[in-house]
Amino acid sequence: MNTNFNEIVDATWLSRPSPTIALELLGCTVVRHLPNGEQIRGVIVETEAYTEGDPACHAYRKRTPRNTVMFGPAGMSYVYLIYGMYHCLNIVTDEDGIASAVLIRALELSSIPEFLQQDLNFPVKSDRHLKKPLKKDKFSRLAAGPGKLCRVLKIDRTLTDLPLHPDGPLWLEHRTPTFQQSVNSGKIQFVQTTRIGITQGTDLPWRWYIADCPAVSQC
DNA sequence: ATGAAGATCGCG
DNA sequence: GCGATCTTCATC
Repeated sequence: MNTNFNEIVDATWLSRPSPTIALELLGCTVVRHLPNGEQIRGVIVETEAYTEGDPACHAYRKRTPRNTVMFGPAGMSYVYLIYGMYHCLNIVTDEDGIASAVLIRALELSSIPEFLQQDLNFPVKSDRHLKKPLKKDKFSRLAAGPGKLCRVLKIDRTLTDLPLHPDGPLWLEHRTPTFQQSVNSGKIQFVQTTRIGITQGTDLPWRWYIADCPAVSQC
């Protein structure tokens, strides 16, 4: 019996250091359950880790209203607004009291969301999640970037500080056996590099992505 | 109160 | 390279 398929990622599994989780989340699936019942799924292909003692971490200085969820137990969502117009999705990691999280930087969408099938241009005024219209784009690049994936999955700050569980609007599923076999055989390879888009902590090699994946940001 | 900076993105 | 756009946080 295959008990590993579609296994839910739980808080215990996430209660380890963020660099470890950032690597192991590659190949896992983000599932977004919309209020209308629609489900959007995407495989994680790029991540970054942030943690204690890391000058690029939002929790580096002190605990504030925005970053407080990072100080709590693993398995929670941390969503913030960046540059006044984009949202970023993070997964809170490590033990309670250790401020850390993994930024989800890119997804390979499993299917074209219904609202994108209608028209690859978003209905700007009717969708409050979209500050700007999404231009027509190659399907594989629709969620290639932390801001872009939140647009497609309709993730905003109302989804921060939520437990990642199938009862809610957002959760994670483990790698499929097929994916893991490809990793074991070397067919799928992971690349570790320094993080991007930051001005401090640029020397820490805490960015990971799947090699030769068109959905990874910054090709 | 005030202002500067920011884990982005797409255009030119 | 730059502008859009606005919250957050440090400092005044």
